[in-house]
Amino acid sequence: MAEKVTIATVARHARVSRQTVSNVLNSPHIVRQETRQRVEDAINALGYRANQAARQMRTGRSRLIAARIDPTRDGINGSVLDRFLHGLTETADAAGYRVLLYTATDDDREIATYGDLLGTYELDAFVLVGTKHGDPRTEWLADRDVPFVTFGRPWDALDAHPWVDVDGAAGTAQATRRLLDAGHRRIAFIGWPVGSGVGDDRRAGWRDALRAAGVDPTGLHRETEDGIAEGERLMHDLLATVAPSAVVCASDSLALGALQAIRGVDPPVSVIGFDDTPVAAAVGLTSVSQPLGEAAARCVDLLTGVLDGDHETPTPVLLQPSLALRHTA
Amino acid sequence: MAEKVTIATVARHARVSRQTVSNVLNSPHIVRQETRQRVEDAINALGYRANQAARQMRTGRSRLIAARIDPTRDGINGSVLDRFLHGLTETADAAGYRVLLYTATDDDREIATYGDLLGTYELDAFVLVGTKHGDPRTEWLADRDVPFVTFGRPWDALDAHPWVDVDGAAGTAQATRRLLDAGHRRIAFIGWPVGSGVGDDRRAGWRDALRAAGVDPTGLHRETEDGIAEGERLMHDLLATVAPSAVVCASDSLALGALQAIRGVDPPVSVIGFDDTPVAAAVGLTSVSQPLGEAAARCVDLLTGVLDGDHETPTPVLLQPSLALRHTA
DNA sequence: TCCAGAAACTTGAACGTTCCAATCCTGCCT
DNA sequence: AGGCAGGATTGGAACGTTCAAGTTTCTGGA
Repeated sequence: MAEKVTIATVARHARVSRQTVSNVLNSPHIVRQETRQRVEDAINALGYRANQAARQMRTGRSRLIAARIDPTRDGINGSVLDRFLHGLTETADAAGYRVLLYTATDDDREIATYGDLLGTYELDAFVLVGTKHGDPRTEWLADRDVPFVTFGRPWDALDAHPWVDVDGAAGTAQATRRLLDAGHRRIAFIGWPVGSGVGDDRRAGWRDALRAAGVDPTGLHRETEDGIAEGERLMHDLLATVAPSAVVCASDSLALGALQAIRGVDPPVSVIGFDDTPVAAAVGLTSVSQPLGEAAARCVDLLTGVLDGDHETPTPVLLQPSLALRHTA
Repeated sequence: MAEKVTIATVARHARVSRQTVSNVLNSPHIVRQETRQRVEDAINALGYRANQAARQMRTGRSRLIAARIDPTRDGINGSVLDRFLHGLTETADAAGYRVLLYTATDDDREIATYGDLLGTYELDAFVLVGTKHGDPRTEWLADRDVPFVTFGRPWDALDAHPWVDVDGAAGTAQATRRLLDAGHRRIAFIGWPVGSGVGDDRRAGWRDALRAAGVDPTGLHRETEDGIAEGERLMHDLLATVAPSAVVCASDSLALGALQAIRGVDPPVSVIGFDDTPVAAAVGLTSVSQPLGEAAARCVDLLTGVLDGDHETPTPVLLQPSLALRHTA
């Protein structure tokens, strides 16, 4: 039975003290080159790995980051979270952190979970995906000086915390310009009800791009809750009223509905969705693609910046989306 | 500045020793009712939470379970993992465990990650999703007596470890019987190449259901790699050769391809997919639905069984899928 | 009333690491 | 040669918990 390899084992093997081994690990520069080499050899020979629990007891840092996994909402847009989490895990790993999952059914429970995770596991930071107007979660975390980032900018201008987001307006603007370039003039927009930050942002991109091209957007947009059926309904409405030759949608779900509504219409109506979900790839829907891996990486960057010393408040990051061109536009 | 609340704080407050507090937490039955009440009151009053790192140092148990998050493969079937992970997080939480994510690009790296996670974080167990023929990962874990479960039965009969799986054959059989009941006789099958355990299993369910109904399945099946384009290609082939009136597919991707191939065919060909992905729900595809939440829950059950005492090898679990009826069949 | 035995509770010690303060070198200056 | 500064290294203590082995308190039977 192999003895457990601790820092003491390494120390004995390299004929130095425990503290010197610890120094090789944490502040290599203060150890003489020759000694350091000897210790590193011992570490490799013995396959030593620093015990995180013991380390945590002294330092109070767990090198753990919490991220929430949702109960897959309507589904289509769910895979966004999936890809984001993967990116998070990958980048965090490279930075020496690990990702811990949690779920919650409402804000109160989520906050209770924060308390539990912080108290029991001493989590270092939280990553929140999507925040809403007057979010109690960010407030709770900020009040307690718990490091966190949000993927999604804060829609209340009130409190400024580190965030990473994708420029949705730039995405819909790009989509709209592509349609304009293709000769379209009557370009409609199907989006979410006014008041949702993300929805307003995406609509603004479409509107501004039209205006910049000298096209009046009045009457060309419709709003609804997300969903395929809703997208189909509103597209029928648009066809019957303003007869657009193209449409930009705030989500792939809406776009998919629109696609069903225009089946058989001639000349074909161009459709562009948002999020570049697997479904879009599957049905050949052109869609605005968010750089999710990049977004996750920047989240980790911001957090490690805060955690590993940098005392300055980190700068928010706004990433540019791209257009995944397929055959619907 | 509030002092950190430790077991000693609680002990002082309840006028008992540290150990008694510890006993209230871990073996309440050996503490006198009145004392226990006093301690519990103190715990609540102070908002005490046991520090996991310290606990781990003594017990060697981290109450952490590792699960892998994949770089979202083709996409459509990706959301299966998503839902499974959510279920895992939820059930693990209820059992007092937390889920830690990791990624890896190949088996060697994955095994290296196991070593790291075990050495550094002292993980309690692993959950593997999908194992292949002669999987080096299960072997490595078994050799070191690391507790683990696989979601997906072991296809090598060799070593028996705890597993949870969904009875794919039962799913395709159920789908096939539904089509038979609807009067279909020429029911085709589009699946994966022979040799993939999961694929063979799903094909067997279709074949056996046909035979049981006195229908000869010969010539009615096609095999290919997963993917929409492939599904479309093979469906065209089937239409041109055996002209089936219905088809059962091994995945929603294949089924989606089949749907595209039959567009306009009259009378309409019935299609049933597998996995009940968001895409299936979106396009109204009838599909075999795996009880993913249940599967995750049973994985946790098996693990906690092994971890919390039960010395008997736990029984594998085979769950029954159901049919999500929509309008393609 | 006393005592044995069980139940209830307490007290050091230990888990593996890092912090802190102290000691030991080494080379340089006088 | 002696003293000294500064780098390199060391040993004790502490983080918060549970284990193991104690000590005290209670219970009931003679």
